[in-house]
Amino acid sequence: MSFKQLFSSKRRPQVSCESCSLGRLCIPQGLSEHEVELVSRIVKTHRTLSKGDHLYHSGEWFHRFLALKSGTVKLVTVDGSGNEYIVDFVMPGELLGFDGLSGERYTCSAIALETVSYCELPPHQLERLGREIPKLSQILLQLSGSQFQLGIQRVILSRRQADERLAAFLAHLSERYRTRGFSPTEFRLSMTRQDIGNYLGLAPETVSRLVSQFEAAGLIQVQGKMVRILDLDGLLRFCPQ
Amino acid sequence: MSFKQLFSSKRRPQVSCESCSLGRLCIPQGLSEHEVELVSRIVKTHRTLSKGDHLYHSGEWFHRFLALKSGTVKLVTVDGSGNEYIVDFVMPGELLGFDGLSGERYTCSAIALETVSYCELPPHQLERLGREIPKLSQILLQLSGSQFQLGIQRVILSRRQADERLAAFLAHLSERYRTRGFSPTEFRLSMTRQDIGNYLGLAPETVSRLVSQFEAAGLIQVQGKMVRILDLDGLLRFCPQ
DNA sequence: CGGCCGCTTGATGAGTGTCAAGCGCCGTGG
DNA sequence: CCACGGCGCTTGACACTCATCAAGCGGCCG
Repeated sequence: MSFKQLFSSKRRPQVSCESCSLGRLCIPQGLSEHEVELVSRIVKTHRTLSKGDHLYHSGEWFHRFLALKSGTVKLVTVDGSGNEYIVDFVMPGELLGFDGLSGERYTCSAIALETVSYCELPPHQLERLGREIPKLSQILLQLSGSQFQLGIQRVILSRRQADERLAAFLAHLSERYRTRGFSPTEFRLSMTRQDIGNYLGLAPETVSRLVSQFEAAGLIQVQGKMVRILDLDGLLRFCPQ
Repeated sequence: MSFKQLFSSKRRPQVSCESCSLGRLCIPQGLSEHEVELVSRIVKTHRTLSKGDHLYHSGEWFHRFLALKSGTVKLVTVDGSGNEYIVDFVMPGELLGFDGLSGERYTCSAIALETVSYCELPPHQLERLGREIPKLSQILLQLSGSQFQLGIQRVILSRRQADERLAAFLAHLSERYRTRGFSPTEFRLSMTRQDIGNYLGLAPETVSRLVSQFEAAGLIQVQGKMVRILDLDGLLRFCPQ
């Protein structure tokens, strides 16, 4: 641990969930003020990492949940042949670590796509606190259930045509930015075309072609990583459901 | 409720988890005898349904977990256009209802593929009991985490070639029958080729062709729904990882 | 300013979906 | 018990989507 980190943890011995703007997305949703304070006490100092850094590694012992405060993270798993599979992109207010829940170790690596900051939640203390705050166990179970829902959405998506997948991906991103108070029509893609392709089960070339195609159709406007959505309804018309 | 069911629930006011042969697969894993008894008390009379019956419907209120005792169930979700997507096949000892966890309603329908019997677990009582038995909350969270793992496995599978997918599917089935004390080399497929195709993201024709291909290669032997695995290692050589 | 990596666009082919037709098994009803 | 009907399964022919290979461009970071 660097001197700077020591210093910082001395000045900020605990993170305040009460003042965190992401409360309603993160764990505190539905907890009373007092309960949030109790949770706040077991949250470890929040850290910062740079693009490309690992928040945790696949195979490492599952020893913490992470609550993302800023930046974007990709969740990657690797098969025996070394092929990488992007399982999810994680945005501020969302929890990381569910891939460690079923066994003793993480099955994915969490990698920062840009500078990220996050809080740490030790599962054992969370569990212990859950006995005092039943609602907390419930929230945790519910969040875990949402991960299952995401899996179902992926199943549906993986059966659709390439253009529908990309449209749904962009619409989903837009929606997530909106709920976080950012512009839903203009944002930066923090992942590469290859990452998008990997996530959607498409070759990066296909993603590139479709982006150009959407642009030609007047649905979006693209300059490198910046995206402007011109016709969200048009995009949504592509999407399943 | 029929007279027969009334009668049966009188003779068997509660199901005994203690005597259930699936204990080590189901919830009781890792609980003490006394704890299992407490769980046993909130388990509702176990029911029986026939092929094609719904254990629960998509959109229905999430009011119970189900523990499958015998038979096979398919978990199906439907998109806005009416397309069906098989999310999972559930085997004895496994829990159903995780798709209701994140919201208030089930997002899938659970449909019996053959005669099934199952137990019912009210989530509220399970939750309440979780305060007395912390280990129970932990197990539930862990089981929910396993669902996430299954999702990851599906992601990996969906990126592989058709033959690898089918090989992995058969090998997985074999493994699951083995852990349940059935023959891992000879079993009946309780789902149609169409169901398998839907689950694997393949056309039923493709499944049929691959089955024939595997048979020609001497890996399996098939007669309608009955499968005999002749060369499990050969099948596993197809599988990712 | 230079090099590298990521992005774009084109040409081609493989894998698998789709359409079509025939078979056979199973359950039903006469 | 047998005949019939239907549905699920199999196999073939063809089309189409998308991956792959290849080459050139451009932006970002060192």
